[in-house]
This record gives sequence, C-alpha cells and structure tokens, in this order.
Amino acid sequence: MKLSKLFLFTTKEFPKDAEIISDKYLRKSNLLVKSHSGFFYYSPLLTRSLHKIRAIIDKEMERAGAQEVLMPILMKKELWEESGRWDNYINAKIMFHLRNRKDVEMCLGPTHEEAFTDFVRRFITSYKQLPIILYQQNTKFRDEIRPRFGLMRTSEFIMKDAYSFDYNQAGLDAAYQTMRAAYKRIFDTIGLHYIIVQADSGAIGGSGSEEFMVTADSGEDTILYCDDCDYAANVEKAESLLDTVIYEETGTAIQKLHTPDIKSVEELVEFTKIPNNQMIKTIIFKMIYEDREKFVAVLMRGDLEINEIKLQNLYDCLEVKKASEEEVVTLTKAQVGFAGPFNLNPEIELIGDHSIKSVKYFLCGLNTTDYHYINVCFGRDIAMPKTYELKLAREHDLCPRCGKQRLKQKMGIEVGHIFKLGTKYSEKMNALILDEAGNKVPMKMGCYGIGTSRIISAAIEQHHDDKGIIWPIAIAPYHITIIPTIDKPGVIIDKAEEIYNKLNDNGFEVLFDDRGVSFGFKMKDAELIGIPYIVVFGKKTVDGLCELTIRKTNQTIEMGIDKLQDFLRDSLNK
RNA sequence: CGGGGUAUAGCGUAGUCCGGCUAUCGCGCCUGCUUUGGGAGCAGGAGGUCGCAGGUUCAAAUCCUGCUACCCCGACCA
Repeated sequence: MKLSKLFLFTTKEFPKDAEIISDKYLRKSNLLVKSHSGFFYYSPLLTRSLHKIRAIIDKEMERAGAQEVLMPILMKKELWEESGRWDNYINAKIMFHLRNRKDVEMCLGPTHEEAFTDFVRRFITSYKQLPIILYQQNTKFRDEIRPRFGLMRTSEFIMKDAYSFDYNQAGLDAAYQTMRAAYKRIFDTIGLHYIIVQADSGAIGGSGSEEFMVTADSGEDTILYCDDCDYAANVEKAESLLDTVIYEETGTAIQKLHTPDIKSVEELVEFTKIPNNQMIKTIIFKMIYEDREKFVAVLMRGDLEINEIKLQNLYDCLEVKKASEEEVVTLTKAQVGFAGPFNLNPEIELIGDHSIKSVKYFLCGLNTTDYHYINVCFGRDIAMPKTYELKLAREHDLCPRCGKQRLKQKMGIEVGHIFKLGTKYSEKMNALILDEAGNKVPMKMGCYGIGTSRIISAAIEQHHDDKGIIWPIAIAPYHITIIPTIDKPGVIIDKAEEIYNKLNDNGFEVLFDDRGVSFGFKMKDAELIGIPYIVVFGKKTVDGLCELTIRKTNQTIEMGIDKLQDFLRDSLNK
C-alpha cells in the first residue's frame, strides 16, 4: 500500500480527552476516531490489526474443535425471558432495547447464551451428538453507564464468544480445559503478558470461572496473586488469610460509652484509642430481588472492608445496595454511624464475616445515637451471628492457598473470561437430551469470551514507547514501511519503489511512504503507527545500501539492498 | 444517578468575569515558488448558524432561562 493512497490522517497533537496511552496514540494517529460516547470508527490500518486478531482466534478455535457460526444481534424479549435475564439486564440498565413496527420488543445482544442454547436445543436430542462447541465473533452492545478509556470500555464492541455443550461434568471439564489451552495459545501468539485469575462469574452465572488478565497499570481490575504457589484471583473473588490478633483476657465488663457525633472507625480510634481491629462495624445493606427487598446488617472487623460481590452471591439477589441514610435512620432509630448488633430491628437479618469470630472486648454500636458499647464479648454479652467469608482481600494479606506468602497486587485488563455454566441456561430453556440411561437431562454448558476489540487497547498498553505504538508482529497492520528520503525523481525514489514492488510481489506486508512530505514527518508517522520494520532509502542508495530500523529495539542496521529481503524474511519468521 | 466542568473553523484554542469596531492565534487545508537525514520556509488565499431554542438590550460569543452533547470524579457495571 502506498501511503499517498492510504486513508491515514495523523496529527501532531494528542487528543484532549484521552486518559490512557493506548487511547492517546490511537486517536493521535486517527487509527481510531470517536463517533460519539462509547462508539468508534476504525480506520483501515486498525481494521487490518483487528482482522489479524480475529484470524488468530479463528485458527485456535478451529484447532480446539469449535465451529464458527453467526447469531442475530437483535434478539426477541421472549428468548431472554426464558432464561430469566430480561428483567435482570433491564433492571441493571446495561442493555439496549427497542421495539419494531409491530411492537415486538427486542434487545441488542450484550451476550449470546440464550441464542446459542436455542440454536442447539432445536437439533441436539441425544448424548451421542455431544460434545459440541460453537462460537462467533460478533458485535455486542452494552449500554455502559460510563464508557471510557478508548477501546477498553465501549458500548459497542467485538467479542468472540464460544459455548460448549456436554452431557456430563467430565465432558464440561474437558471442554473447559480445551478452551483454556486455546486461550493460552491465542494470547501467546498475539504476544501479550497475562495472568489467569479466579473470577466472579457475575451476571453470566455458573460455577467456576477464570479471567485472562493482561497486566497493565491502566487496567480496571485489581488482581491479587501469590509468588510462591500460583494463587491468583480478581479482588472481586479473592480470599485471604489474616494475621492472628491476640486479644488480652481482661475480663472487663461491657460498658456504654458516650461518643458524641463520633461515627467512623477512624474517628472512634482517635477518640477511644482502641485499635480498629478491636472494633466491629455494622453496615446495613439492602438486597434487591425481582419482587421484594430485604435488609441485612453485616458485622465486619473494623480494619476490614466488605466485598459486596460476595454478599450479592450469598443472597443471590439482583443487586446489593448500601442502605440509604433515611433507611438506616428509620430502621435503626439512630443516626448513621451508630448501628450495631444490639437492639437491632428484627426486620433486619444479622450476619457477620469470619473475621469477627476471634475478636474479644470489642467496640460496637447499639443503635442509639452518640453511644457505643465497649468491652463486648460474643457469647457473654450477645450471641455470635452466622458468619461467612465476606471481607475484601487486600495486598499483604496471607495467601489463602499456601498460607505462607503475602499476596501482591497488580492491575489487569480483562481480555478473556471462561465459565462453567453448568445447567443454568439449559434447565431454564429446556435444552434437554437423553443420556445413556434414557433419562432426560439438561445439557452441561460452558461459555468462553474474548474481547476481540479490547485486545487492541491491551496490546498497546503493553507495547509502546514515547514515540508511539509498537505493534507485536502478529497483529501489526503491516510489517514493513519503506521511506525514501527524497521524493524528487531520481535513484533514491526509483530504487525504493523497485524494492517496495519486489517485497509486495513476494508476499510481504509492506507500506511505501511516497508522500511529498519531509523525512522527519515520515519517520514520526512510521513510529507513531508502530510498523515493526522501517527501511530508509537515502543518499547511500547509490552505493547499494539502505537502513533498517527495528521499531521495538530502536536499533538501526545499515545493509546492502540486495540483503534486505532475506533479512526481513528471517526476522519475520522468527 | 449524584457532584464538578466544557461547548468558538477539520483539530487545539484566545475572547466570556466587566455586552460595543471586520471574533484571536497555532496546526491542518488551497495556490505559487523554494525545500526534503527527524513533524520545512516565504508569499498569497479559503474556511465561522460562537452547541440548540427562547429572553433581556440600541447592541449578545459575552447577561438570563430552558434544552442537548461531551469530559472528569464517584456510585454502578461480563
């Protein structure tokens, strides 16, 4: 491709509203152009990179035995009501939906479990027809509350989603492992550094799930991991062990303490000099179900935070919200900051985190404004409520698997997520088969997603320098760009074009910068758009020499023009 | 959804507080000449419903009211 013909319009200035480096470079180069909030135009170069990512995924899906299909983007409400997710997604306000002229309500697919399950159940009736894995790479829509970070979080994006169907757990486990291995090959081929972490399965549902996280400071997800034993988890899911705290057996009796307008744990520590791990805070939550609401008070050791996702999973509700100030006042008859396990409104269920079990002689609220109890003991002063794992794991906590090493923290970009769905959809949608014994059983499903378009951002977050993008070879839009230093008719331009034609004819992916702009301009562009090999034809062309710069290392090699093709072939085949 | 902010040429902006001449500057664009090893120089030129609608005024980019879009923080979210 000649650059004089290429639809490429780089700028000198960074876009004003870009926050992360991938978005800055993508939009400075206009490889990516914002249409409106959450929606983008992809330029020709970026589209080439996208196709390369798609092709790598296709190849590995084929190898893993998955078959490509296409599902409708617009789906009927009825299909989503079968799985029970219509209300879920509408309630969460993350789904675009509309009506056609006949007033049939439809949604723009945010994910396709329902469609694939419907497709498969029409034809699969026997265990003998299984296993099956189907996938598509299609446009998805999510009405993001706040699209941001360029291609990282958009309302319209391209995703690869695969679905496996089996008749027993062993089959599902095997499909899951097959896809997991395929994912590793995909991200290795593209050239991304990633961590596989345990994850919460969120609105998709199901049992086990793991996420593939591209590590980058700009990532939106927090990962906790152990260097010793391979434990790694999304903070949403992560567990941890706490250091043992020794509480002195003072035998001191429970006592009511006047704490005027002192509400937060920090203020109480300041006021009472009692350490925060000897306090128990009470947070009131509102669990929202389809048809009802329920209030729950959670007791948590004062130095720890509550993981609301764990809470939501425990109660299996649509949404968990902190109770509003008005609700707290109405329910506890006290100002916010004085809730506690004592004198609690019986409408509120009381539970605790495991961390409260060992705390003795602690401070807590009693639902009376401006007062707290001190020296409270479970068993002596009040019964211990049921406890669950509800705390937010932190960096420096002990690893829950090996118990020895401290957890470390990194930020990650979620580029892949694999789930064992089990029978969540097949049961509700009546996707049944006959097993060996002649019983009708729901199919065991798995689902496996890759953020095809998000990989572009993730790759640039990991591969760039102060000049621009450094595309990994596997997804570079072109591999080589040839730059003549002078555009006037003469030896330089003739030779450069001759080599360009030769490389092109021999199957190389090569650009030729034949624009009538200065040398510096061409170099800046080549670096910004991240072409792996830059070949300059200058004064020494008459001596049969050219210069090759390797974008990644910034290393420049002078070589005979006759040696160039072999050198490039060797380099690209590595 | 709450808080904060922005909207002037393709892009980035000055002017807005304190209303007043032909709306500023840079990049980009067009023509010509000179240039070409790190985003070229000179000369000339085109390009604007000042986000939209209404109001106040002799006079509105500027003041008032309403609306819309976009951005940031939070909440929220595969």
